[in-house]
Amino acid sequence: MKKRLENLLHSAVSVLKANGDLAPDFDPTILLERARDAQHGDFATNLAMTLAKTARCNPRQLAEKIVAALPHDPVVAKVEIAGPGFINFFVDPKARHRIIADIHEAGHEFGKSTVGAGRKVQVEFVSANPTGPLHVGHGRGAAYGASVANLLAAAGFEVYREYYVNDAGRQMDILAASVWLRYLEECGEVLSFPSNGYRGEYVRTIAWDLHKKVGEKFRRPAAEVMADIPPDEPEGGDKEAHIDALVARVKSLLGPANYRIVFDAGLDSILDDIRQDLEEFGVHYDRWFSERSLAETGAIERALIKLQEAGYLYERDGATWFASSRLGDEKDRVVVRENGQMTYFASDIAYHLDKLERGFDQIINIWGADHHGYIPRVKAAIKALGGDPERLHVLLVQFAVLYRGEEKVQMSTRSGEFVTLRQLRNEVGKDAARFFYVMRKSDQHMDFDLKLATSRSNENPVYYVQYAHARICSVFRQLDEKGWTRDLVGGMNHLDLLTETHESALINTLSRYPEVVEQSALQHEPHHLVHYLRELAYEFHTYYNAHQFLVENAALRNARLNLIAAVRQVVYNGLSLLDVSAPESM
RNA sequence: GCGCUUGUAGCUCAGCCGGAUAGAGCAUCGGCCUUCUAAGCCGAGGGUCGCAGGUUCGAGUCCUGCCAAGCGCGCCA
Repeated sequence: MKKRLENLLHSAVSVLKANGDLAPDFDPTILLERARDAQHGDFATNLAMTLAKTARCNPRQLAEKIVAALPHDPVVAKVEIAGPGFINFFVDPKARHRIIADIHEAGHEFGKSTVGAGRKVQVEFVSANPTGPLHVGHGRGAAYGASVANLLAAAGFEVYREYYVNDAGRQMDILAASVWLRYLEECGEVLSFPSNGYRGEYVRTIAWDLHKKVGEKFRRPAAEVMADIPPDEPEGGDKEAHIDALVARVKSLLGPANYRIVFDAGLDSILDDIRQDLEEFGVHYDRWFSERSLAETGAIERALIKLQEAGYLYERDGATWFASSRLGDEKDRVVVRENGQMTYFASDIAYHLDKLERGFDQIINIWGADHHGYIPRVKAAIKALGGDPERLHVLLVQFAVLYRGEEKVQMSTRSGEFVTLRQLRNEVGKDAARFFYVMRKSDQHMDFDLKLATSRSNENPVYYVQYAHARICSVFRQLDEKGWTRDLVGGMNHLDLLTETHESALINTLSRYPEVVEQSALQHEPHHLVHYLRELAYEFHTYYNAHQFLVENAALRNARLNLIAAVRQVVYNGLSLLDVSAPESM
């Protein structure tokens, strides 16, 4: 409908050009908006006002010329010029009612579009280090990323969902060391656990499992483990030096093969937990991309060679640097450290080279907002590798600030003091958590009050939307109980009986759904869909209270049933995009 | 100090590419269940859109400055 009216305006502009009212080479962008006020019709455009200056004529006169030049179309009931020069369109009721049949015919497909034109887009999200369970901060990225991916798929993109597994690097070594130290405790050794180690209970569980599996095979005397290790922070030392020395000690005492077993015990256990956690959260991936594989297949070296060949690498102070400052970054970045180790950034360059080579039209990275300083260097890397940095879209997610009532909850993965995503799901449920997370714009700070979300979950707005769905299902159950049968065709033939204000409003809102999906997808902003669903639910509830659906008049009854069936379908489709269930009864 | 982001009702937040009288939820107050589920509906109060300039037919929206908050500025990840 919107596109149809836009086309009418385009032809009107062509007519004005031919008449000499507008410069022939001038190509205006036509903006047609939904009217905010029913008095202003269904759609409005400010075209006359934006063109007034170039056309050297006052907006209202120009508006009259545009209206006069509009081709006739039966869907347009009336066109009005209002205010300073708005052109308001009133759509013919019959044409408006058509949406109900459209929704019925399209079913689950209603709202999908082809704007994406099958372009390949990769969405990488969550990608939390597998050093512990996901916490509520990751939950927001998971909910947001999954919803954006769903929306893009609905908008006709070919979507690849990917999780980048940071299964290499110092943090993972610290995890392995933590597992081993807990294992030694399990064996009966007495030692002080490093302040910078992973102290969470899950590490003990992993150690316990490991002990059960391998027995005392990896046991070494505590004295041997701790010999000549620099003191930890509580003893007046440096906690980083302490933990690094411990990691080195673990590696030397166990040897590469056994170290890998301990390392993998931690990695596999945590990664399995994360996978299951996300599955239960309705978040599915096409691929789990291993960082370690980049080193093992030589992909990192290959990426560095490409940078070298492009002339962007140099040596300084014993390290290898990437000259990212020549490509928009504020300073150059180390890719190979003085000690020969690759930095995290080196892996990331290789990963993005891989993404480029896989031929994605769009690469979407969803990161925590604290990583925003990282964007210029990744864009620089893409440029240096010969890719187009415009293809990379980094979407930032602010971590939710947790509160218990008035009290702010401090979180730290290392200390093990955090609320996990699993706890949140258990307490508020998947649906409420998914909905709550994407209610707000992702790059905004969000206050997440656990007390409110857990103890008073009935107030969560997700129930409001779900209730609309359940109520409609209930109406159809009542229909059966009354012994009536729904007459679909008869209802469609009598849609003109839907003349109540509530009905017009609902029909109008239903017709907006495809636009909302498209906008939410292209702007990567699922919260628009959430707001839309709340509005649709509101309009249904208020209609429900104002009018009876199961009336004696069969024509009216079936018309209304078709309307609410359409509402049910759209609520269902919208919630599906958020991976929120649409219950048939509550 | 520099960079990025944000500042809208008591609280949490929307506000489309600059458009018509700035919205919602929660909270507060007052109503509505013998009638399709009251997890609902109807109504009321509540605003210097951080502050000050600028751009123009028109600014919550764009620009500049200031104030405030968050994040980032490692051979960490």
